[in-house]
Amino acid sequence: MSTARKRAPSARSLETKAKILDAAELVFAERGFEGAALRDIATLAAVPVGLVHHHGRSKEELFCQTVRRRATEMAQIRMESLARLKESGDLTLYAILDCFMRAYITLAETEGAPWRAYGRLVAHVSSDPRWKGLTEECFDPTASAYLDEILTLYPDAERAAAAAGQVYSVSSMLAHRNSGWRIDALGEGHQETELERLVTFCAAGFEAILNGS
Amino acid sequence: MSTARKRAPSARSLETKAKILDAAELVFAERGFEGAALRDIATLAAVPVGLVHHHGRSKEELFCQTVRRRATEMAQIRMESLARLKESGDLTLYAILDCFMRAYITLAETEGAPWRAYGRLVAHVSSDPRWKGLTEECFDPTASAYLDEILTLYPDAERAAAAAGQVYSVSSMLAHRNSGWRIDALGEGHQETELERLVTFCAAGFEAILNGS
DNA sequence: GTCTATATGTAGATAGAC
DNA sequence: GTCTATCTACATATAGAC
Repeated sequence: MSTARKRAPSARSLETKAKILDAAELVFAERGFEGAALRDIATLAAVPVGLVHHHGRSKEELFCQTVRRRATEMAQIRMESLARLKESGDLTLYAILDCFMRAYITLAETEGAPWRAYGRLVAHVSSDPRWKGLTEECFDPTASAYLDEILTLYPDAERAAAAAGQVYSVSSMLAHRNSGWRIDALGEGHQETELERLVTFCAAGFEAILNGS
Repeated sequence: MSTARKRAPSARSLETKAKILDAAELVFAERGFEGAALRDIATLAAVPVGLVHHHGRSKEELFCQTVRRRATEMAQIRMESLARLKESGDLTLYAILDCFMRAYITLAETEGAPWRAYGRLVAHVSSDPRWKGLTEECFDPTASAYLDEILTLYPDAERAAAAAGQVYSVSSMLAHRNSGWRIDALGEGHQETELERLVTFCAAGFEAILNGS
């Protein structure tokens, strides 16, 4: 068939492609899809512009690939965390949300720029209906798995209520990572924004709407 | 002085400027700052491109003016609502958050496109540090006033904790308005996303972190 | 204030040599 | 796969007639 893959790419090629994706995620995260220029990505990756087109196929494709690469890894980590939590038997709403959030926040706080950029990338993706397809592909499976677990704990709750709680929680988590400057400005001080506080907020809010539905 | 204002603009001029701002808020909301083209704004407003430059001075200035126009009105409404609430004497955390959120959600649900666009505009502004100055000017005074009221109810709470709650709450409110498609997708159904549910979530979460701090 | 014409820069994409 | 050169389109901004 004509759909057969070409022969495996060389090590050099893979390395170049990785460099391009590394640069792309920083630039896309910083400036958004429209604001990012392929030329800046090429410069940061220290490759000619042509190569960015060659590996990315198009700006839109490159953006999707960039998100997909991290999202795949993130989803895997989150599913493993959830599996471990289920084995531990400590299934509470707080524990499930903590599991979901800690998986990312830990990476962002310890693994440096790439994962910090990913948070902003996700914020761009999930605030623009343009990326609806990408969202469904990258985020929905994991979100649904966690949602199911929560609904098991609250069998009388409506799924729609839980879905709202999930979306509010994720947006709070993104604000926690991406809008620390807002919290500092309003709070008149600098703080290690604590993960516990975020999870406490979301768990209490979540429980309130699950019981009330 | 050379800072003296020129003579008052004609009625025609004010009308044109309003048309331009009306168009600008829709285009900026839809496509973000970078993605919006002054040409599209001009087309939508049915004026030549040159006029957009004349009234806006620059793309960045035009963006700020667009946000400022609605933000000023929003801030006034929110401050009046808060004053009325204080007179009523029914000062609870839930009532304060309901007051803050209902002020906007009502406009978005009853006043059509412009106020719905404003929600997305605010999301763009508060997710990009580039607009830090604009944020401080347009949103911080109102946010602080509500924050003070909440801290009066919880005198032992840290201001930093309340600031975090405020930021989480606002981001949840923006998600409520702007990411309804996400809630629908995860909830597998269409719903009148209810304001009560949002306020319940935020009030419960807020209280949990205020008591715990 | 209004509008036309144009200046200037830069974007994404492509063709083709190596 | 890699890289250079170039095509085409459209962006913001300005100068100047009305």
